[in-house]
Amino acid sequence: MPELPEVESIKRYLIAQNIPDSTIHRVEIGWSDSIAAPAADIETFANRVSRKRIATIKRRGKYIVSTLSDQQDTQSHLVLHMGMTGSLHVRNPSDPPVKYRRAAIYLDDNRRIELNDYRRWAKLWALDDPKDAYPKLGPEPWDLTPDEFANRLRTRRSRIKPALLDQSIIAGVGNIYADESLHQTGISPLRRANRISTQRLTRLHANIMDTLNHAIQFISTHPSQDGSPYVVDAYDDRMRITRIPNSPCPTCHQPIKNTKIAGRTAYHCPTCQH
DNA sequence: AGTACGTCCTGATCGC
DNA sequence: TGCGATCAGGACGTAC
Repeated sequence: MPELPEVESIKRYLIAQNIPDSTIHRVEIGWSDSIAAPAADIETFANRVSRKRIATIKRRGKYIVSTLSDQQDTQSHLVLHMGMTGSLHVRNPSDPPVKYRRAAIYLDDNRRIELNDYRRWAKLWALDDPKDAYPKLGPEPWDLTPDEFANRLRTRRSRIKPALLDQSIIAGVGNIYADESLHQTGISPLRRANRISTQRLTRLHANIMDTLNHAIQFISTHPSQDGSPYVVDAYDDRMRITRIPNSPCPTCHQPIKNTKIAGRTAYHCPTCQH
């Protein structure tokens, strides 16, 4: 599932494929629920992005943000969130469509970018201001000092795990990397955020950045067959925690427990994380 | 305000 | 063997 490292890798893939500086010829959207307001219907969306040049591609949290430019150099933005199962694939005319194609962006050089997403949670926005796609999104972990990071969490009374998943507190951390970072820091996901010392929160901050950076490095160097970033289950062979109940803890070899915390599955070692 | 939980969606997996 | 029930999860809406 695309969390920050997967989305960062998708961005790098698009740049490596020289998508910036190409022009969108037309778009095909297969599912109107993919389009977010204000361009809430397919035709409005298509009109807003067609015949625009893709000037830059960036990432913000788990969002891909592309700046578009028209002939008069007026800027607008195409924003994409991959949901849980979304992936992007740059295809040549002779390539068959991806299996669960929800959208296709046709470029002037005859290539196309296809959005593959079998659960249809991916969303597209055509906006003047990209912030309208994520008005409450918090800062990236790298844009916080250790003290700022700790301050954002230590007033929270919720358990630390859902606090890490709250994108308004920190952007980019999802279920998998939250469990990884908490294990690496020796903090139980069940612990209330305001009961964790500043020193431990500082270590958690460093470990989150470390975990995310290692994941970006791994995904970027392990592409899938068509060259797009390896997203689905990419974590299987590089994560500390195997997401199978009672699998051995990498540190103490005691069984890893899975619990539901605020509706999400959390895996943790009751011995190493307290 | 902060926190918790249901909802969307569908392929894979589980249990009878 | 087969079929229905359950699960997974990011972000948002709703409720307390």
